[in-house]
Amino acid sequence: MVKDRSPKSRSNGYNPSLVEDKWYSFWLDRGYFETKADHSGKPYCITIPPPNITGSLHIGHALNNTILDAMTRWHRMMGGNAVCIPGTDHASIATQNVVEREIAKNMKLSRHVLGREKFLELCWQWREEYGNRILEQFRKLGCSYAWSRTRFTMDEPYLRAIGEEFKRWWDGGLIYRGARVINWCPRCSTGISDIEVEHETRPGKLYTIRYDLEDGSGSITVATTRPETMLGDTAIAVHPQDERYRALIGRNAVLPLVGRIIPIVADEFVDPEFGTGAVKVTPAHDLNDFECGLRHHLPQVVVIGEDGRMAENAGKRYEGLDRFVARKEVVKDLEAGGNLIAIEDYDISYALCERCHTILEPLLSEQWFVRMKELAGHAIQAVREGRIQFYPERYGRLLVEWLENIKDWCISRQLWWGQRIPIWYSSDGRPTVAFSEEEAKRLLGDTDVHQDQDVLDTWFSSAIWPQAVLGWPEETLDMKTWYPTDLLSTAQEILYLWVARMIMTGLYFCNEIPFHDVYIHATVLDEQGRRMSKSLGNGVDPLEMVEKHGADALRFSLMLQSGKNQDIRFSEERVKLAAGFCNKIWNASRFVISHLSEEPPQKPAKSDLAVPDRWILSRLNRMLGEVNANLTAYDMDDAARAIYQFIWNEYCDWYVEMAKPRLSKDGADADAARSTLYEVLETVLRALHPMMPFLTEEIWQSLPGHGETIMLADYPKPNPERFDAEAESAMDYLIKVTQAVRNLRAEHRIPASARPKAVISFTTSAARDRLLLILGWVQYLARLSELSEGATSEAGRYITSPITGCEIALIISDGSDDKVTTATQLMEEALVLVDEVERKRLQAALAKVEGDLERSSNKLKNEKFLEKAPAEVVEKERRIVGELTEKRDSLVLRLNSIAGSTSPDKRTGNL
RNA sequence: GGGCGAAUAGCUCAGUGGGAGAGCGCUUCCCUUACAAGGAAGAAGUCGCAGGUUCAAGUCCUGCUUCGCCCA
Repeated sequence: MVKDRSPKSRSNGYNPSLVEDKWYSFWLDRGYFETKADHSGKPYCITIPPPNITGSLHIGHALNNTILDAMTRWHRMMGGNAVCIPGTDHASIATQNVVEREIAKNMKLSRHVLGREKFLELCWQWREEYGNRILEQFRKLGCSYAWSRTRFTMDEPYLRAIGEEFKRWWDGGLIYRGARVINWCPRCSTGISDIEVEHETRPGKLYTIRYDLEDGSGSITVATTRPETMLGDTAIAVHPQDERYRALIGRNAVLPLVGRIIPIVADEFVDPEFGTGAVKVTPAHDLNDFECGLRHHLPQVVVIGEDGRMAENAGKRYEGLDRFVARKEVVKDLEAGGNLIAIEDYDISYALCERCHTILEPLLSEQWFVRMKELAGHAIQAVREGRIQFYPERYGRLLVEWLENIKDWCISRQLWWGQRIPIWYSSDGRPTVAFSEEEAKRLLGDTDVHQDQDVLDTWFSSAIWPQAVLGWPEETLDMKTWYPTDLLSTAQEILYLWVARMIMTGLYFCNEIPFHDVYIHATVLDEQGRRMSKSLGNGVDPLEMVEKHGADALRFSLMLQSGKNQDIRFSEERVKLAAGFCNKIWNASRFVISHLSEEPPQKPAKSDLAVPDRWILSRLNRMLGEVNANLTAYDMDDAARAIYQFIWNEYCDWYVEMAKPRLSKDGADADAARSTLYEVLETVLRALHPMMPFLTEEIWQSLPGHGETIMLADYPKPNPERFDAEAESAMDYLIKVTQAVRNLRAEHRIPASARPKAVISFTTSAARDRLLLILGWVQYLARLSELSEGATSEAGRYITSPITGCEIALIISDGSDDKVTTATQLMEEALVLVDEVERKRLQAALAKVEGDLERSSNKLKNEKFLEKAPAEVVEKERRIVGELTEKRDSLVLRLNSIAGSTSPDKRTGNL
């Protein structure tokens, strides 16, 4: 027969691209995503991490926003006044980089030539054009966000909030200006904060340099990876306990190439193990050296400028050279002067700019800072007291450790795009906070005022995100209703950068934590376990996944993988798996719907429910219990798995199959099956909706008697009245027996079309009672022509399988005339083969049973086990031994009977 | 350098103290009218290594190895 591969037979698959946009527009048009603070219902609020306006959707966004949307939809369905507020972040440095590149390319201009005002105009233009791209992409994922509330960190109300933030911290004495060594990016021409720095180890060189003592009595050698900075050295430091150098402390050395006289100081920051144990100290170009310099009141000599070239203080010989060119020159000159002792290979840990990967220059510079100690203290307290819960828990501990060692926060950036620091100076340099030139003049009592050139760190604005999007600093109804918000979900590396700061601002400005729960999702890596990056080109485009497999499949596969681990290895195979699941649900639904009329089926009387009905309803409600508990604990993977297994392995594999013969008849039993098929499907769709919004809406809307939208239907809760231990026990047993028969059939290669007779005999009355409730089903599920209860030994020629509590035998021939009665049409020789297969099979089974039996009986022989193990464990072990013994005896008996029934010469020619 | 995570079937991963699991892949059989993007059955694991705790360890403790992430 020619296999039918025509489109007709394959047109039954689920096609997400035909339904997703339709339902998204439907939801949007009906305003289901929006709500108001004064609506009844328990308030539930999420503010999404605002994506960078230069960004486009990556797989990490997809994961996080799937989680956020699922939680929002779940709470909305539970009747909560749930809102998820979206928005975008202006991303100073990233946006400025993008626009600068663009004007360099299109206009061949630098921003400096263009001027600040014109440049900002172009930034705004860029933002208007591209800034909401990523939010559009969230819609493709199905995110049910309150778009009318969308915020941008530079829109008017937000700027006011940031001004308030700055003013209150200024008034509270938390903002100060100071000279510090900061991370300077020569390419971006700005300082950046510690947490925008990337570290990378690369091979480099370690140079050993000799500095002669001033009095000519000897020398001291130091090791450095950056010889060019020696031009800015103002001391040499050794460890105070280091015997080798004790005599030199307090004496002076001569700086080679420069001739400056510098002291040898003792400082505990020196690691005696590193290099020679003596280090050069360059306070203007190294953070440790800077702090050492403060302790010893050393001069700070800046020898590298903001452009990464050697500065005036480096001397005429080097001024204007790039820092890496200068390194070569300095080394050459040191060598010529005989001061270079050695060059060795050495792995150097470089600090790189997160944005452009330029090697950062630690540079002494005037910056604005926020004092962190007090703010961090309150945050630590809030986390320690459990007022904020972390999922997974370990991140709370990590955050506290970080907060305990926090440094002051450098908030000024030498950029143009961003919120300009609201500090104004009088002509004699006195600063004040003001929000207009007029205000500044009034406050400073001066007519000649000017504003600080710098802008604020982007994180300064996002630090107030949860309260600012709710209307703070106004005392809005939104604030009263939804603050503190409920969930903040983000990536691991954002924990310090953002989460910590939101907690600090929330506590300081609102006197209250900003959110109850923090969920840190796993980092999505590629299939080889590498971080996805543009340079590696190993990123996965979520929109491509949506196009190929559907948003529901992508969402569900991400949920399935979102465990408590730190990372996820993303593979498209898993999205395919989820797409297969969508298809399974789709087809099961088609089957169910095809058996329904226009009206939803009437609920049957309880007495009309058959055991399979009672079983699936019991399993459904237990599953719902699990799913609700899992979602509460943010165990989204467990929730997804529970639904997957229920639908596929219980509802589809067993319940739907068993419903088929019932539906072919009329009457109360068919009605019960129809009604149960419907009830379970309708319920499970609601349970699944937060994870798979589109598919569930599409199917739900085609069920008879459906409501307005599944989005606003009740989220199903477990009903303990449906729990039915008796039905579960009977079904479990039925499944076991059925599988045993199917196994027999497969191993003996009995064709699928054959319908052998079978005999079952019970070894315990409990087992009999258990299975008798649904014994008839074995015949249907295992494709038997007849199933009777009786002694297998009287059944003629048969093959058999012992199961706990019973033994079931398939009749191969009726025994009277050796005539084969099954469709296998076995001949005499074939019967011998049957015995051979049977013997092998039974022997393998016996070996396993004997192994298990030995292990279990050894346990029971162990007195300590009997003494110390809990009674129920011992009891269980006894039961196991009983069952195994029974199985073993049955197997032995059966093996002996085969041996007796077949004469050796018939079996093989050799014997 | 500090911290954290992972190591279980060929691959990707569940499994937090009591008879080793799933999906994919593989083997055999099946187009039986919801689904071949499917169904049935099967093979496949000294649970990274070494100690320890316990009546009992994939699971808890210690050390080690390898890979990775975050932070410096």
